[in-house]
Amino acid sequence: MARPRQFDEKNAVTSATELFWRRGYHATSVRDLGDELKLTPSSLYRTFTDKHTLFLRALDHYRATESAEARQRLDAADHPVREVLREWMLWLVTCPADGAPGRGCFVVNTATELGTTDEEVRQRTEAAFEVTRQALRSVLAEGRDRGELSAGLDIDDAVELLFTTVLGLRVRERAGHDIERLTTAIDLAVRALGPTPAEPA
Amino acid sequence: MARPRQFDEKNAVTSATELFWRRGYHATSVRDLGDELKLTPSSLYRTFTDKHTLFLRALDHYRATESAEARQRLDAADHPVREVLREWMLWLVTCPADGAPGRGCFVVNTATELGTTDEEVRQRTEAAFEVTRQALRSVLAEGRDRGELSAGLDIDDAVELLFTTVLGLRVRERAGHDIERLTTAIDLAVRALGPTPAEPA
DNA sequence: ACAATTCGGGAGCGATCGCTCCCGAATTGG
DNA sequence: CCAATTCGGGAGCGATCGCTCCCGAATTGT
Repeated sequence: MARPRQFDEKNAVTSATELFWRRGYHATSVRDLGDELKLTPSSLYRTFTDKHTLFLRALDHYRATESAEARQRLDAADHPVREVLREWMLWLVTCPADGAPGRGCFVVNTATELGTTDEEVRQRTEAAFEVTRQALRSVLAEGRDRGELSAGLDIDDAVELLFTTVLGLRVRERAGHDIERLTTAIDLAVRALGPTPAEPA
Repeated sequence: MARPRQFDEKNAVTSATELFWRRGYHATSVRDLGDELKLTPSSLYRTFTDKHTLFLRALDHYRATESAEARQRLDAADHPVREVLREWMLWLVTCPADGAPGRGCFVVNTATELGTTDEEVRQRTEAAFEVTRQALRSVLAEGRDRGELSAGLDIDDAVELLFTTVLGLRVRERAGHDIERLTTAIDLAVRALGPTPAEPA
């Protein structure tokens, strides 16, 4: 029973996410955010409490959009596991480059900038990491069940390697490394899953 | 022909490096540095010009000490390649944990925090990366020449995978991930180099 | 002894930081 | 219509930012 907002809160969070994503937490000032979101300080603080809370909202928004899309792209595919993984990792290192190369992954950037000092942030980055690992795990399990991977392959082990590789790829995209070199790393990581088992007669 | 410094410039750079390493560039204030290095602002600016220049000095110091030690540990060893690589990567994820866990790698932290925005910083992080890749390359070449690696293995390709894995490991150490999981990733990365060639008769 | 020079220390510069408060305007339910 | 409530906008809070300047003290070559 009062005056409604004149701005879209979701759009604001989206803009804030992009800003935090590119510049990081400490390098992004509240005034920068205000300019980008076209919000006066009073509206910003009334809506989002403070900078830190807005940052958490941005992290949650990123997980709900970018991270969620990554998980979907990995789950949905019903092609051979190796192809799926290869295409997926290639997408990981090219998707942030669309229009804004060198952004890397917001979660990775945040994890390295803030480390484990901020517990609320740590929980979110860790949850995002766990989602990725779980997605890798299910895709590998599916591949093993379809006979595309050796039955002797320890899936949890393979997840650790692939996940670690993904983090490395994200850092390298942020650092502006050539896509060709990243592709090389991706191909070799996929090949590390071992040979395709021979078809039983 | 004037009064000499009463502080050790090298010690100051070392302290500055540790501070920048743990907190990052933007989260470290000149006053924090002054307190840690026991330097008044005037001495600090007279000696190091400004914060940005001191940061570059810190990066150079890190490369000359930590990065150089990493390169040495990889070069010097004359054990089997796989063992060398495994022990080396294990050291990479445990060495920063000595007394100060969760520091990760100063170069990686810097690369992700500042991206490619700061050209002077970018050149230094890229140079550090290239040193690591070169060290990996020579170790792999040595292993191949000793017949420990398949002659069919493309060394440049393997370097890309190992290097990417190393960056991922550094991120995960910073994020506080268990050493056991990192060890798993390391073992699988080494195994990705392929089987040891059969001894020719 | 003597200038010359750089030192450590501290006050404090303008700018920006995260954030608060107050305002008149707008939109609500009764 | 009216009180209630929240809005957008802007001034400005105290604190801290990166940095500068000035000082007397200390160490130099001559």
